[in-house]
Amino acid sequence: MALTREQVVGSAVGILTEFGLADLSMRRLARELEVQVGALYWHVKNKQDLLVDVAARLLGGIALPAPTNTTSPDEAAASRAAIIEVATTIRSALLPVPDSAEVVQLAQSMQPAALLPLTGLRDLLETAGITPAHSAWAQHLILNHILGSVAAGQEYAKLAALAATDPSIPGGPQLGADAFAWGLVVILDGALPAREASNA
Amino acid sequence: MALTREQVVGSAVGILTEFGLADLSMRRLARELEVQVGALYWHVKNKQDLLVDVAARLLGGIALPAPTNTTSPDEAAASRAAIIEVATTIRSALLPVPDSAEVVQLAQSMQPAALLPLTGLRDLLETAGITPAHSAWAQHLILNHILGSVAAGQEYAKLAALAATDPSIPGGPQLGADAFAWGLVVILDGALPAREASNA
DNA sequence: CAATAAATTGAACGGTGTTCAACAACGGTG
DNA sequence: CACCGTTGTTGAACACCGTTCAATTTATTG
Repeated sequence: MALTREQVVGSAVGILTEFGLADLSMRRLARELEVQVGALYWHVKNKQDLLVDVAARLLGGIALPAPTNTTSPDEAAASRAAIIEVATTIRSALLPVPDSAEVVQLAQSMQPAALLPLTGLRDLLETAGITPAHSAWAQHLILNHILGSVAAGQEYAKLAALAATDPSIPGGPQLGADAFAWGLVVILDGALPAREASNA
Repeated sequence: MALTREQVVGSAVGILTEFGLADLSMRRLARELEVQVGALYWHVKNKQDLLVDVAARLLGGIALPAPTNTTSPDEAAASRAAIIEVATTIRSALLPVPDSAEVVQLAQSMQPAALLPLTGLRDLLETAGITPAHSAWAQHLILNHILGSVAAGQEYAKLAALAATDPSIPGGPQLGADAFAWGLVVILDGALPAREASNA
């Protein structure tokens, strides 16, 4: 049976999850699939192209609440909660995959359309009351917060794992879920129109 | 005259600024300095070590307002303005240097102490009224916003330069400045105690 | 001047992404 | 069945990369 692009991407996700981005080389990937390197380049244009698909698969399994068109106060409040839930879900999905923040950032800069859950986030922001002119900015703000939090969490995990063998390494304070939630609330409080906000 | 670490770092900054991170290899750096590759490793432990210094130099020329200890309402307001100014200055310093966001992020994860302006930012946040428990989180939030904005702006510049066949629009960075300022205000509005807030 | 320390060389090691002619397997058609 | 074009794979090569290290030069100090 011939190799599939899905198999290539799946194997890449596996190596990334288990060993990190440094070990995700085309040769390593080929060895994993019991194939020569050149065969991969029939299914994939280049490594960046592959990583875009890897990022898309990392974010692919995230469920998005269906957006509503009417903007009532109740809808806005519900959307606010949905935003927090989606952002937290994305963070949780990326956290166990080493270097996932790097991969997602690369994919997002190369093919923004490939990351569907993020455009859904933007829809949620608009139903929550943000003007369309600002929703894209807010989406980027939240995404940067997510990726920063993921990267920091993985860096902490790496140092903690390294400190297990070498006790000389201090290991800074964990920037964990509480810091992430705090930042999310800060962004939403600052970006969403308060009850009596006068200016647009 | 013998080579200096400062010369090595300076040349690295030059290559990064002019050609980007992809072209900043140890061999390229050695050629630039008219030296063999091995010589670099007498002045620098490895490439990451070098990049930390590169990031430090990129942020090194940023002036920091002297923090004050007393926390009066006027001081808080002044600090708020100072935060915006420092953040904007950092962004402006990084924007013209390709891949600078990547380099700073790497340096910050490897040696947080090497990036002095950022700790100064944290001091400003505390004098602006943020509790010490939250100031580190807010600092990360702002830094992620800065680096995200820089990366996005450079990606846009790259695409604009790639569309050289079209004499359409040359001015690009201005567009990102609005989004950056907006995000900064959002973060500060959400993180700093509002004017009418009753609880501390 | 001699001896010691500071730098630099030149070459190698094992890796990387990417390309490409040649070759094998397959599906459909005459 | 035999042919053929498409699809897929091989094996080898190209041009790089970061890093190490014995040998060697250069500079400084006693």
